[in-house]
Amino acid sequence: MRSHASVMHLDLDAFFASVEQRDKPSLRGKPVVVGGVGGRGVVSTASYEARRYGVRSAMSTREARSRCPHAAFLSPRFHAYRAVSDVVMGLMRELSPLVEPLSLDEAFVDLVAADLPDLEVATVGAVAEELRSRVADATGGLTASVGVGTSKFIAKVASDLDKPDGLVIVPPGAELDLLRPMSVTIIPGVGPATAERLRRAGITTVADLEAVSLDELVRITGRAHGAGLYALARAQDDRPVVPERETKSVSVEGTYDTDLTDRPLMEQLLTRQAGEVAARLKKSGLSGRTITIKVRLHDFTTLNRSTTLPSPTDHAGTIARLARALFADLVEAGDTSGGVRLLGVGVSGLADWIQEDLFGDSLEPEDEPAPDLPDPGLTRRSREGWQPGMDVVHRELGRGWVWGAGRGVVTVRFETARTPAGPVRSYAADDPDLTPWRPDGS
DNA sequence: TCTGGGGTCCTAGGACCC
DNA sequence: TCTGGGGTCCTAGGACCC
Repeated sequence: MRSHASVMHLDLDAFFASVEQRDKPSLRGKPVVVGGVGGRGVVSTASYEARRYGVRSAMSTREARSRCPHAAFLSPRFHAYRAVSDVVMGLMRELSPLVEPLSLDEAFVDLVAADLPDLEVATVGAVAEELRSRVADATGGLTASVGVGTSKFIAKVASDLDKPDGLVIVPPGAELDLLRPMSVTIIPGVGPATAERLRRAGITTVADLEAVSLDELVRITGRAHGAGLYALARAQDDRPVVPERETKSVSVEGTYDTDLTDRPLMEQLLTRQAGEVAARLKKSGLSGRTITIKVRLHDFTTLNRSTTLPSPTDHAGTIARLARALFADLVEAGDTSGGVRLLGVGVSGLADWIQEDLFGDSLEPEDEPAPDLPDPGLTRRSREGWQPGMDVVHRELGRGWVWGAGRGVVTVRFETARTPAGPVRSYAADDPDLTPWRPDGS
């Protein structure tokens, strides 16, 4: 905890809905609900007019419609929100280089890195009001709620105290008086499950939490969580404002209006999602080793299956093939027989380099249909361009595909084994028995 | 016809290595 | 014949956040 209130948290009020009302004057003053409009959609943001009818974020759109049938129900327009967000983040960066966005509509600003005469409450208060006013000017009237305190935790709690269009500064030393009467759910990381466990232990307020020993908290909530709660209950929070964070995973998923049972269709959907993931990886210059599929069944049971390659990939064909193989395992185990409501594909274990960089020249055509048809004009040197997913033929063992490649070694899985977990064989990258497979048999 | 989509972090168990 | 630890990687599931 700092000696001055120098961490600011800014939160744009009812952000998606406010942008819609700004862009469509006929919606101003009326209930607006932004979210999924399909049969299984949920609410992303409700305008304050809609909240009066009990419409909330994360509520099913079906329920929102029944609570507020006359609201305007809109699909999100992310490009518009991103543009507004960029403007607001830019205004904060003019204040301080240390800006940590949490989402399109929220960020922390470290005022220690701002060019201010001092960090007294009056000074940071004036700065915060100035920022709020600039946000409104630059965005066509959007309002922001701002909190300032001695830590991220306090700043975030403060920004929530006077929503919408509010400013709350918690002076140094006032933190515990503020927190103690509040529900434990004010603490980031305390969701429904943790709150229920704490409640069963008789802990409902921050004051209750403060009275519990570290050992007891660890027993109730686990090691990492317990330590975090113990500190936050005492307003101890030294987390820095971090402007850049590394992406850890990239994923695409979709929930379908009716449960799916048609396997070829599901494979097609996974293949398409793999292509979207690959495109996003490439756009970011990323590649990853672990491919994960997510399958949510008709009863909302969620299954994840993953497999890890020896080297990273950003190839649509490779990701798709592995996703389908993982899915095949679930289908063959009978897990999907009751129908599937959601399918997803993700890549994690990201590296900020791609396979091509390791070997110099790449043989792969830029992308789809990718691994199935490598350039026929291979030279010995360029054969180090083996890519995971590429089809190959071994002189004796027949057709297989490249599981991993790197450091002069290529690992091959043969067609007889269908699941990614099965055995593979490794060869020197220039092993003459191994050649790329071509559909004409040449 | 309750329950999105994009993420992050944690836990626990097993494999494997030293 | 009994029986270590620690560390790392991988997989699966779950909680949580906006």
